[in-house]
Amino acid sequence: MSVTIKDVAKLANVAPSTVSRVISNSPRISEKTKRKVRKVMDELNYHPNLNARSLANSSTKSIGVVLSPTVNTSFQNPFFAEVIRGITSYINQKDYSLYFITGKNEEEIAQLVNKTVKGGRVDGIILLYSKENDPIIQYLNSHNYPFVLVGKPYSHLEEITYIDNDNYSASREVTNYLLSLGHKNIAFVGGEKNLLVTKERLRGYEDALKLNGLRIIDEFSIFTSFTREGGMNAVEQLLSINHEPTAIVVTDDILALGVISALKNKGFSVPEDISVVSFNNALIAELASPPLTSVDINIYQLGYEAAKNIIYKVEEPDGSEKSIIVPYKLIIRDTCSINNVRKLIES
Amino acid sequence: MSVTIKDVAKLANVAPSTVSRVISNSPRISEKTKRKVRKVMDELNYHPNLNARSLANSSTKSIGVVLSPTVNTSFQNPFFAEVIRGITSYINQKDYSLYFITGKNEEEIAQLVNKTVKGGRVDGIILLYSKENDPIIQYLNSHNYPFVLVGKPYSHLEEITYIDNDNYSASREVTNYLLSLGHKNIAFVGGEKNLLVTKERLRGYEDALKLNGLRIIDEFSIFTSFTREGGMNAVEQLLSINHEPTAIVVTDDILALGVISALKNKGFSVPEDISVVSFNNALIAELASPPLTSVDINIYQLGYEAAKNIIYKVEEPDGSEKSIIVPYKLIIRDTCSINNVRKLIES
DNA sequence: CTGAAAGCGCTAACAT
DNA sequence: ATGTTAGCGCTTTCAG
Repeated sequence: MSVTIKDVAKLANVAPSTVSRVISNSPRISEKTKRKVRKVMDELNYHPNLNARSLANSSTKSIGVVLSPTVNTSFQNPFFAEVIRGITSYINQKDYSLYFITGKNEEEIAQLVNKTVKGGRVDGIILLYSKENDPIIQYLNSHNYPFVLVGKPYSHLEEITYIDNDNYSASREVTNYLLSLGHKNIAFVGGEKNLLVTKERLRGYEDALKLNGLRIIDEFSIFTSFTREGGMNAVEQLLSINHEPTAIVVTDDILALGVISALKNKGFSVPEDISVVSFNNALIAELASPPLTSVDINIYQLGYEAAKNIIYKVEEPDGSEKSIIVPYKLIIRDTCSINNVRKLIES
Repeated sequence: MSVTIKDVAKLANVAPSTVSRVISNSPRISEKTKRKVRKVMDELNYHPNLNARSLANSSTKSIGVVLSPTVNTSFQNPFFAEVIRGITSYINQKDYSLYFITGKNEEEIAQLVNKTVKGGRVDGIILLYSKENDPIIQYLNSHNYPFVLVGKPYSHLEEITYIDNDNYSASREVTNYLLSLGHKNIAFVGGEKNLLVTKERLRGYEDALKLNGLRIIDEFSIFTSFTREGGMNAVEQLLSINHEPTAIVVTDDILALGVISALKNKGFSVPEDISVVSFNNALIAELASPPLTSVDINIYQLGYEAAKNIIYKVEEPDGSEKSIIVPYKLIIRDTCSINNVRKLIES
């Protein structure tokens, strides 16, 4: 039904193998016959059957992208759209394609990954999340299957290739920024505590305080879900203690939106009463009112580098791939201000 | 290297074809041997080579999703993330996989589609945009290749299966809502004029006005790009005419955010001075402040139905698939208010 | 520089 | 109910 390599061969008066060699642009074919064959391919609008190709040389030229089980919430988060934009950009350029792998829960995803890997559907995998004790990472790692992680692995740091920001430093820098504005009572609102990003950013926040001779107050660190509601709940908790903060480090823009909205409801204005810094610098950070001061973590580049890395790994199995740290940048907008003097004196 | 059907056959003491039949759960195999074979498959952790499978029965069990060339901007728009969530949900359930097709420009995408289709990488395609005179639609349609469109096709309405809202009615309803609040000077801000959504929503808006005996003022309809800046520019244009509106119908949430922000800059408050309704009800509509009154177009369901349709089409080529209209719902939040009397009298 | 032929892993007649 | 066998469309030795 479809036009095959044989049809081209016949019309061009060569053997199928010659056509195959022309497709892969083998140097052992004369320019003349290459031209001849290419002309016929054009005429017939021939395109190689990719399945046959993959079968014959066990390489699919496609990469699988695995999304976290909590697609429901996370997909709403612009982070994912942006990483994928970065990924496709590189992938297209290298003539690879993208497979999407996701599911309702961890189990379903694990099954799909197994099926996809064993089934030879893809040549490598990009993992878009990083979790404590993740079975999929363990699976891929133990099978020695090419994959890269966007985020930092929980263990086997040396064995696993990952693409990440220096979240510890970013968080320290952000906290120092608040300190430089005169804040002393700084709280921290992060996502789920078993996520590595959360841990790293918490560490940066705490070290910044310590190194400035400030005490760490346990009640000032709240961990919640990565949603607007999460942010609102965090504020409830923060305000239920007698000692209220004048600034908050929040690890995600949407979370920050929740925080700010809850603060408003409670009669606090941002940044006049309480300053807020967040992370990710998603589109909404810019669109929000007031626009959020947020750490731009270069999501696009995170994706781009992940794609670059996995393709390198696939094409050079013996290459020395190394993990990559993507730079971040604090974007100052309108949610932080100098701590007002009255409060400074009180504390 | 990998475990194949032959390994399983040998260990289970049956012929390869028997194993193949067990995989496809053929009724012509006894329960006893099925159990025996399945046990061996489990032991060996066997998974069929999907490329070989696809080659042998020319069916890939995967669906391609084509994203608009303007991924840059559109992918930022939560619409796409949400459709894809709907699509994957159904697709996984039917044991299909998802291929991503996108590119820098129309040409690149067209090439990728051609390669993917001719290469037999997918069994069907979902198009996530609908444009006037789109070459890809024409290509797929003329090749009689199974595809569905999310959005309304520009022509060949009868031949093409599409999943869409009734944008005309939604827009009429929204405009009527503003009329019922006492507004008479209602403007319209839409995306690019050659998009069908824009046309349909414009038609609904105009008909609502006409049927209420109001005149249509040309300067009150602005067409711009689907971005925040687009919305801001639209306001510039609207306010440059002497006759200013008391309400605006905006065809997208992000666009609306731009409109509202520009209005604020000009000293108008929303909804006190000017009411705004928008479409799509993306997450940001809820997060914005003030939260947007917006038409929920059920983006998730749009994706879900698209997946359902394309798989049906692929599996029953002679089935009578029909286009589907997904219901919408006006979600009233805080950006519309009753037209204040002073202005009513003035006009 | 090009051709002939075997084989990638699976399916689907056709046989029994 | 199960085995035999011939492909699916391409790549890749091996010959020449």
